[in-house]
Amino acid sequence: MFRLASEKFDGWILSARLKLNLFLENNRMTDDTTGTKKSIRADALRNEDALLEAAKEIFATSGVDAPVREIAARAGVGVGTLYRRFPKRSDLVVGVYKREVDACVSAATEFAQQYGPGDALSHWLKRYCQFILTKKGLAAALYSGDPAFDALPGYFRSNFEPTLQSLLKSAAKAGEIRGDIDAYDLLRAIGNLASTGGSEGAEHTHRMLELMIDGLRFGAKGR
Amino acid sequence: MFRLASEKFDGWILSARLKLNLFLENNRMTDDTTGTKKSIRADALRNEDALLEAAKEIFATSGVDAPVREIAARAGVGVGTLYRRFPKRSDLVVGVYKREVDACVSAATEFAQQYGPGDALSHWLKRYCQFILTKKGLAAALYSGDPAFDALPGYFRSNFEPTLQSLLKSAAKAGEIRGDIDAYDLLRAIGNLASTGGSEGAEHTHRMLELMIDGLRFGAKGR
DNA sequence: TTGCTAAACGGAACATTGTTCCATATCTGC
DNA sequence: GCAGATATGGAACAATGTTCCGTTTAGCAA
Repeated sequence: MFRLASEKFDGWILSARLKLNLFLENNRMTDDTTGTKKSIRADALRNEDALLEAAKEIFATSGVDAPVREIAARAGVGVGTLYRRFPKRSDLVVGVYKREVDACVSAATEFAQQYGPGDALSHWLKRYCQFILTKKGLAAALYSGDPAFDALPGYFRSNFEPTLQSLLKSAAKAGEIRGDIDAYDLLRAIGNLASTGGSEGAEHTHRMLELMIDGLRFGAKGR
Repeated sequence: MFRLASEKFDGWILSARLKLNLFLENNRMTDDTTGTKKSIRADALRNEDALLEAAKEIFATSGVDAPVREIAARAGVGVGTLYRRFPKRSDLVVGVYKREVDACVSAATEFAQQYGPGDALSHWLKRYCQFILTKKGLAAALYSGDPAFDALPGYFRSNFEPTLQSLLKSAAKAGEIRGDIDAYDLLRAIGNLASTGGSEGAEHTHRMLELMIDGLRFGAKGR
């Protein structure tokens, strides 16, 4: 009841991440008893992709409890197809979030190539903030007690922390921001910022984020 | 996402408590346009009580998402009756939790009369712990984003903190425990203890609680 | 006690959503 | 192009939420 969210977030264990990765990777292949690998059909792969995309959009607007039919319909497939690939709702949820985490993480690389260290950091923080803002019902899922979600907080941290760490380091080395900021602290802070308030709070959140970014710049070596 | 539960817990505002109390008190009476008060029918009152009792038991075993029919059946009433009195599920949840908080708080008075200050404290902490342990799904409800639950954390704190404060003070004055313990800290600590682990964790939680109680006693002035 | 009336009741009926199953359609390797 | 394996869609069933209304009952006055 009074448990801290950070407990879940902190409770990362290596095995959890490995399990998650293995589960998701194995989804691409099916190995029969002989040990050989057969690639799954192309249409099946397309549908899986469409489902994840549809679920992402619907989760963002209606939360993770949105009707299964709605997701299947938006993906343009039948409910049977959805159930074959994602037997439990949690499978879909995990799939969607992993996908979005990956997208957010890879955006960091793009930004790093496209902008200077300071701007890359700034852009990525906004991108990360966007990610959090669309996570309606994620907190509730994390607290649902369903063990299926146990691996998620660890997956988030183990992906986001190194990413931000790297951006911070580059920006600090370039003298664009101060160098005494901990990546995990910052991730948590933004998470806290973004999870208060509803839809009208999005703007407020972005203003506060700007403020934080300015705060990072203020203590830079360069000035 | 990374928001602390303590935020909700800390977010107590007087008005929230007042609103909740008014809502619950008004439930007993209906005043018509003339300003006079009419008491509600006795059977209606009985049924409301039966519903809250049934819901309490079922929430504890099946969580707050248990089927409405099941609750109505255990209370021995039709679903229509349930819906008339508690139009939304959150109304039931709030009603049940308020009731249990009240019961837990009034147990403190009993213990204080029945035992010496130190034992009264010890008994009450175990009672409180029991309360937390039966709160399956409460955390999830708190994080569901439903504003109907906004008042709950405040209600908890504004009732439990003074209660424990008083018990601590008495026990400290009697020299049975140390005097530097903050009630809120202790409530949170027990909450954290009790919310990790499932059913098999209940025993573990109680052992850890005993340890804490011994810790309170260790620094007593008297020894 | 009896009769009247408003309040309350119960549960059938309807609505929504989750889940299963299989006849049909599609893909892949040859 | 063919055959077999694979995947599909959506009807059908199940579980649950919600509404509605004919019936019952408590409270009250005579």
